Amino acid sequence: MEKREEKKELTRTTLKTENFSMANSTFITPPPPPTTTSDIDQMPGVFAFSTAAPPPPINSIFDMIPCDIIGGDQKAGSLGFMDLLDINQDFGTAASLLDWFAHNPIPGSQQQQTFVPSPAPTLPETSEVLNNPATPNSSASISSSSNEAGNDAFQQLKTGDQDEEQDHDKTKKQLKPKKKNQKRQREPRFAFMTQSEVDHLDDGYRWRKYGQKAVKNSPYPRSYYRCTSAGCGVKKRVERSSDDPSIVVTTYEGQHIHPSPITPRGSIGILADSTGFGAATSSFVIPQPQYQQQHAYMYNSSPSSNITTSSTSFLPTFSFHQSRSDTPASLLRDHGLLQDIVPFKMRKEPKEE
DNA sequence: CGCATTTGACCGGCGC
DNA sequence: GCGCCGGTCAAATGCG
Repeated sequence: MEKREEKKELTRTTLKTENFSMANSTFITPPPPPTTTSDIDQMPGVFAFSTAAPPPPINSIFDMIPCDIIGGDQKAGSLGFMDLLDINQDFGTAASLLDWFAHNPIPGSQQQQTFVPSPAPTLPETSEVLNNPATPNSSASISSSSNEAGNDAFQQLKTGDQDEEQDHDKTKKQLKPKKKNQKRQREPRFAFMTQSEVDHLDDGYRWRKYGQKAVKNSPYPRSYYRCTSAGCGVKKRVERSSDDPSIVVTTYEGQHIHPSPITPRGSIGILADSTGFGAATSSFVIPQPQYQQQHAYMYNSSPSSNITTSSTSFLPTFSFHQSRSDTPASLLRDHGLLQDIVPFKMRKEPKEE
């Protein structure tokens, strides 16, 4: 009873995102990571893009948070971010992560990711990917983690997990007697942090908000969205960091089974292949719709900071163009990108608090 | 009127 | 077993 009341109270906590002023669109300084440098080094799948690109336009929808914030997942932990960051995987290196990526199309997304599939060492069990989409001046990091779902989740994803998903949705209240001892398998997730004034970033897909919950230890609520496309069970969670309100953590779950309703203009390598794999290009997709453009700028030396803040552009994409057969990491290295991609924290920079 | 959002209630997993 | 909590449902409400 009283508990209920309490809950209600919590649930009622509302966030007025609109209150965040554009004025403070400065690049943030991520909270100190909880891990040691070496920890980070071993952190499966955490790597960052760091570029010397010019600062992003103030009016860009958001600024990506530097990867080291990932180390600060602690705070995110309160946001359920730990969950998101289950980084206890055995991604020993960024390379393995890349390999992993190459073998595991991440949920959703029409964007193209030109990673080269290579013999995957140890496939991460599942797929929680944390990524800080990069912006011109920011860095991006991706982390991955696992849970019991393991590869199965991916298998599902590639095959018929939609069914599962739908089934899941439908059975919820009506036919709740779901397989009891079968743990609900989590969809692969992909998350990233961004610095933004708005919570719900437009990524080119249509989302319907279906819930909002107060987050423990955080004054900010978490919003739940579902892709409105019929049959597409992709979900998205959006929450604001309690430590730094300017940081928005977006988590995608699932894989879009349809192209983005909003096609980014002139997109660089946009793939309509919903499977996530461009057969001919060995590319795979990461659920990050428009961000690609920004990223492209990064490597384009074309300081066209015309990153539209409009609803159609934001999600980052890592444009790693490589030939094939080498490990992504080495390729990156070969192409002189590694330093850009696995810069600071990931590489043994002494970390201080 | 149709669609999106809000929000209280409900459910299931998990830790104690 | 109980309580907490994350996640979801669905009725009510808002909006174009």
